[in-house]
Amino acid sequence: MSKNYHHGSLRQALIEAALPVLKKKGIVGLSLRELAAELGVSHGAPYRHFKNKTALLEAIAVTGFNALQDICRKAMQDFPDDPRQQLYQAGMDYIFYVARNPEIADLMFRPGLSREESNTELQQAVNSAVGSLAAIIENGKQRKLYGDHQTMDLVLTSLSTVHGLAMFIAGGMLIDPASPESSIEALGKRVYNILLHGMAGE
Amino acid sequence: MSKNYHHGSLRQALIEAALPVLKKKGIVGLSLRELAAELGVSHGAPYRHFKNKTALLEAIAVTGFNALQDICRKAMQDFPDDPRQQLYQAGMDYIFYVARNPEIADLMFRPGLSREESNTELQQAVNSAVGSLAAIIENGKQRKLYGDHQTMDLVLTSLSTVHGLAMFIAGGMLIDPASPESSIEALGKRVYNILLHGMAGE
DNA sequence: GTTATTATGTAGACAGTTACTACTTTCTTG
DNA sequence: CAAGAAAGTAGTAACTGTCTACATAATAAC
Repeated sequence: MSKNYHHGSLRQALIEAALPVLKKKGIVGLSLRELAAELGVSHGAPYRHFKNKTALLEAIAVTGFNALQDICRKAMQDFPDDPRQQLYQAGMDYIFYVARNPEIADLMFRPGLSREESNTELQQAVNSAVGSLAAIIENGKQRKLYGDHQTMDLVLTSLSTVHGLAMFIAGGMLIDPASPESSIEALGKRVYNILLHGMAGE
Repeated sequence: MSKNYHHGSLRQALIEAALPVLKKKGIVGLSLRELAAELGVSHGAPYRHFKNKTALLEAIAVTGFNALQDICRKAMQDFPDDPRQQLYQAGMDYIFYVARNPEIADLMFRPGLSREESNTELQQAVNSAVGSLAAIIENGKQRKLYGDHQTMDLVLTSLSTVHGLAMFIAGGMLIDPASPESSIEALGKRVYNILLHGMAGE
């Protein structure tokens, strides 16, 4: 019997099913068996797609980096002639993405997840996303927008700032998490302004 | 028998014993039973000090925020008349702290850990640490170093940037983790310069 | 089209884990 | 020094990760 002995897309289904669980119960509370049951599949099935629980978490992190890359690319398409707007737009889109999916962002920049063998797929996703951000910075550099700072330094600074800000907003640690979108946008604009023109007086 | 039926400081011992395990095996690989065995104590003992595994992780996060607060206070003491040096020093000290203890920093800004009941002790540690950083910023504001930006915006921006940079260095995601201290310091200096004077050319 | 091969899912088992409960020992303090 | 709180022990139920052997389905080769 079993019209669908094969699930068809169990890998993707596992990733999607894990998200609400992570949001509600965190990494510790996530169980592969529970996911399997929820998807109506035997408890061993997930191991056909993920070597272990950590591998699933890393796969989720990959989706986050892919999203970051998409966001950067879209920003470049939307403002092909305005690298500063590219950067601002990408930053704000990323902040809203993290606000909507904090559990994904939580897994992205984390030394303590694998730490054993380096996950090539994850490393590659990181590199691609960073590359897209670097392209935005390079666009600006070609127009002499960023002084003589090194591209990598600018990438590091902007990515750190945006990701950190996004995590603070998502985690509600420093900011009222009930902030309306408009106030998040206002905060983003102020931080972007500081980032661009410096903490020191203008 | 049992000269030491009571361990004496099991809570602290658990926190310390957890660190190398976290560094080696990550959150998923940490087990309270293993810690108990390692400390020569029964498997139920840890639950006298921590409601569950997550509570232990949060306690470790608290130590991280306490360290951040100490770093800020020390910087203020060391350079009582130079708020910019206070900020730079605190930032670099924090970066080296994270490089030495990535597994602690990994637990600090994490929306997905508790997410159920808010941990008061953790929240308080966050507030204290942020307060110390805000004091450094305020010192600078009183000397008109930071234009008319809001203190909270400056705190958010600098903390995000420094923490993000520290995590990247600790995780070796964007930078060669084998970088000697000197090159980490050089990188920190460049990023601090960008943060202070802006990505845009000076 | 039948047949090998590979991908995917199942069933069972084992060791290890969380977290609870009831009990014992030690420390503290009135 | 006695009473009560704090800390540790022992046992256990339910669950989890992960392995292995097996079954089924999809694919590709012939």
